[in-house]
Amino acid sequence: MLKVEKYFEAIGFAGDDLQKILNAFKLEKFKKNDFVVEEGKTSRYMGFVETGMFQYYVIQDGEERTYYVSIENTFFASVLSFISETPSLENVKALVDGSISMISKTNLKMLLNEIPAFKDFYISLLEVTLCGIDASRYDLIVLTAEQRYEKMLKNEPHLLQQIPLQHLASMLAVTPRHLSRIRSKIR
Amino acid sequence: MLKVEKYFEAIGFAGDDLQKILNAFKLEKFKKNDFVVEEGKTSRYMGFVETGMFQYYVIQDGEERTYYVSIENTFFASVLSFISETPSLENVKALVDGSISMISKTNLKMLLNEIPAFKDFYISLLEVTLCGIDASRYDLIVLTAEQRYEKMLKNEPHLLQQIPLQHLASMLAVTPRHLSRIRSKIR
DNA sequence: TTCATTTTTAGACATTTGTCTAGTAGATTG
DNA sequence: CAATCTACTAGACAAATGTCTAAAAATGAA
Repeated sequence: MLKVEKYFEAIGFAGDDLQKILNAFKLEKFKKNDFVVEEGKTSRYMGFVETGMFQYYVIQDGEERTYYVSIENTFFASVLSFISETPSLENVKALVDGSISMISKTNLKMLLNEIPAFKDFYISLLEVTLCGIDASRYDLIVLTAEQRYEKMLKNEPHLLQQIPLQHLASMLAVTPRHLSRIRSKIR
Repeated sequence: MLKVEKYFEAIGFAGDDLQKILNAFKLEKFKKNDFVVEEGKTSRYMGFVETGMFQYYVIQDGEERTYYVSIENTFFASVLSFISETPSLENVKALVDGSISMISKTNLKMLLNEIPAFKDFYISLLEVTLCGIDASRYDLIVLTAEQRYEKMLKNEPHLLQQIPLQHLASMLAVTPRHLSRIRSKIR
């Protein structure tokens, strides 16, 4: 059973509505380093991560600058591109083998029109996402790199176990060299 | 005529619906330095800025760290507090005399339930806000302070004319001292 | 206008963070 | 197993940014 199904069941969808929702999603598999979204191309899908981890990044001066990682049981989207239907500024690729239940913008709109409760779900998804990004932006302005690292250590320990430190470093807006310093200081 | 009325007219509301929407808002006036939201108190209102500018900030080590400024003709909200109904982490205060058309969360819910098109408006407000915050977060991670300043110079010149540099500095996540350096370098 | 207050700039120095480089340890592959 | 690759750490130095302070410039009030 797909995780996306469990998710929609858990928030109260059932019967025909649930079936219609699940039909709108299509499972897609990715090998490590496969691209989900490529810079410059408009991303017409969002999705629900079934397995694996997906790294959002841009290439700058030849280096990857990661600024987000999607993990299992969360929604995935290249927000700006998907919502505003403009070419993506970022790449998204699989950090390990994984799979995403993908839904096209067309299907999303269809569900929004046909299932009233789906609109409420979408509103709350947007609200939760908004809070998350807002909090993260707040941290970037208000906290030091060391405080951000400690917060990640406390709130998202799974990231530290699974994601290469070099990627976490750019999520914290520091270099790998500096993250190493922060870690040795805390130890 | 209030700007909030023009706004809702412009996006296609009219007649009874428009009237119901406008009745849900209540104009509130603020003197310079008045608080709209206080840290620690749950913010149960969002609003539409009619006049003035409103600064979002936290106090840290005795200093104000600004991370956003709302201006005329845009929506205002202490996002996290309003959406999740938790005590606000931030203060919002009037930078100059101004006014906001305020709507309570209760009234917002009422409009969402009673006017189908209002739900679509709210979805698109959330989407636009999400894109804005996402882009801003992207900039904080990917751009240097100097690049962020130049972008502000280009995209939001009104801020530079109206908002004290000390506040812009913290929005750019640098000290006033450093912003001064950036400015003198560009000159 | 004059005085007081706030805002902005900038010098001098300290601290933080980045760059470049190299080395080690662990994983992966043939 | 050896060979290679990748991730992580860290030294040495450079650049960016912060702290503290003072003075000039702009703003507001009497």
